[in-house]
Amino acid sequence: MEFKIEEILECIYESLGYKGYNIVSPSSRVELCDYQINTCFSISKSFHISPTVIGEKIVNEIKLLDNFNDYFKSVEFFAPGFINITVSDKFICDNNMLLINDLGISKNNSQKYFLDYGGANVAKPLHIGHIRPAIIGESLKRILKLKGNTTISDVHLGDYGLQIGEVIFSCIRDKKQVEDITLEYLSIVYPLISAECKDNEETLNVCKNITLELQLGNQKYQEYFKKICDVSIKDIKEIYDYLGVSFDLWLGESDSYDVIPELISILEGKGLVSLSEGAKVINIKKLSDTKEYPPLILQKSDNAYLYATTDLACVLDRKNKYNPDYILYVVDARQSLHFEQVFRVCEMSGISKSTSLEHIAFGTINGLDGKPFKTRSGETLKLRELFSLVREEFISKREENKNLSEKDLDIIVNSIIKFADLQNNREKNYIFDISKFSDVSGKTGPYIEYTALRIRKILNENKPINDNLGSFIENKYERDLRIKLFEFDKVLNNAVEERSPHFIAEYVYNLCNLVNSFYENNRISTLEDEVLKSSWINLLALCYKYIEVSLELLLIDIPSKM
RNA sequence: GUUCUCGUAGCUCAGCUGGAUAGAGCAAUCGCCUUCUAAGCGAUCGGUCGCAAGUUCGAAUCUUGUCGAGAACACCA
Repeated sequence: MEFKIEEILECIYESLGYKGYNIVSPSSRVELCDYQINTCFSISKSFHISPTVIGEKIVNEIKLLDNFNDYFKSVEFFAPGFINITVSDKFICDNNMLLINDLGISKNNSQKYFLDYGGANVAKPLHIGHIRPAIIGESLKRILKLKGNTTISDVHLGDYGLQIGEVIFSCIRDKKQVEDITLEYLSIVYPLISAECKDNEETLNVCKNITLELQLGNQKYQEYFKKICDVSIKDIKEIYDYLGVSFDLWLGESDSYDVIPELISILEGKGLVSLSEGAKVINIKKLSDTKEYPPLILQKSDNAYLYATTDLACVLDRKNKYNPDYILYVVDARQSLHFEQVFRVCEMSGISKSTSLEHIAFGTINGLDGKPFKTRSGETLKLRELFSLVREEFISKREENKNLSEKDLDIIVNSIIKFADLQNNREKNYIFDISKFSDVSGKTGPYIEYTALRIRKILNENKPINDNLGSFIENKYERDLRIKLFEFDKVLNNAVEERSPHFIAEYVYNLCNLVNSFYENNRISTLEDEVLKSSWINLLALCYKYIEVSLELLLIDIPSKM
């Protein structure tokens, strides 16, 4: 909508010689106006004229426009330098088509994004720490697609590091045959061996050696490795399915191993690799650095490869196979140094040339004490446990909830968890409060779903016949709603630029709030004016679409009833 | 120790590239169901944006300092 107003004002700015200052912003004082102009101050600075003089001059020119009343209800100057714009109802109605056609979404980008957002570890079941990358990554993927980009997603399993060596060691020590390995066994054994290795250096060394042997292709270890992956991936897939999170590629660290020789020859060819304490390292310091950067370790002194090596090889592989414009790594903020190291080596060696690498960092999930979340018994909460906790809590809220179908319950549980998470700014840590997560009133997933169901009921009883929104506006509830719909594309742009879905969550909540106000104050069923009735039904049908599309971006479905 | 991130209402969080009187939800108090789902709508209460300087017409937002919390810092991922 802002750009429509800018179009109208362009000739004025041009004639006054203020080209480039024609910027219309959303209103920060909704009770005063719909839109505002704040650029009088910057014009003032450049031209050394008082902002009041400039503002009044612009306002006067706007008022002289031939079709002023078609566009504006009022345009006022406010000291010391604001211009407040209230658009006319006619202008809103004249631009209906903007809303109806593709919900006003401009497909203004068409780039290729590669998203890396799984990071599941095959040695252990998915737990609370895996929820953010999954839903933030999936949400970003959907947002980018809606704006016209192409996306490729990769789960990038953690499948070839020390943790696998540790699990294989346990299997052999427990005399487990390959075919006897089960999910239950894996979930018990990993915490045990992981703890043991922290205390017992001897065991740790054996595990490290198994990891190295595995990487070198040891037949027996490979068999264990494959079985562990099979068992684990089946479970991981089930959980991602439950969350509605999907991937185009199910690759892991192990898939990058074939590329490592090519990687090393490129890096050595550029003269970047040096030996330090027996390990092959790359010095990533720059002259402009103000802080210390440890070198990236390419190959350990025992010849095994590390996380950084596979990540580098992986960049090379993705470049070769897909050549994306961007690679987004949706990974915990605590790994920012790791990515800084990897990205620097990519830049120094040129292997990422013309592809932007971005670490889409997110904060950790903490408990009520502000420390990383643990269950009461001090363990990490598994995702399946989270789902059932929330489900039980939701059912306990109301007697009738027991009668909901399994499918609807799953949809609602998903909405509770996802909306609670995605409404936060992704970069910050946040406190995981199970009672907050399960809350169903206020700013929550169920609130949005409830709103959608209220509208759906009306639409089922009054089928919209056409798209027409009507060429007049009856009251402020209708007006507020219509203005809100124009905002959607801008919200999407923000979400893309900031790589953060919380803009969408904020928007759909506010939209639902307006829809509920409209609902409470405008009763459609008893309306006698058929023209108005039809117009309102169409408006609600349109709002439903906006809610549906927004929710889809947040990986939330609408249940059949609540 | 060095570096990075964060500090906004009792609690949990928004605040878009510096704009006008800093916004939501929860909690608390109150009002609204013979009428399309009250998991709703409306109202009240609640703030020295950690603190102190600086930049400028204007700072929660930018800079510096300071206090507090968290995280990362060479062969784990």
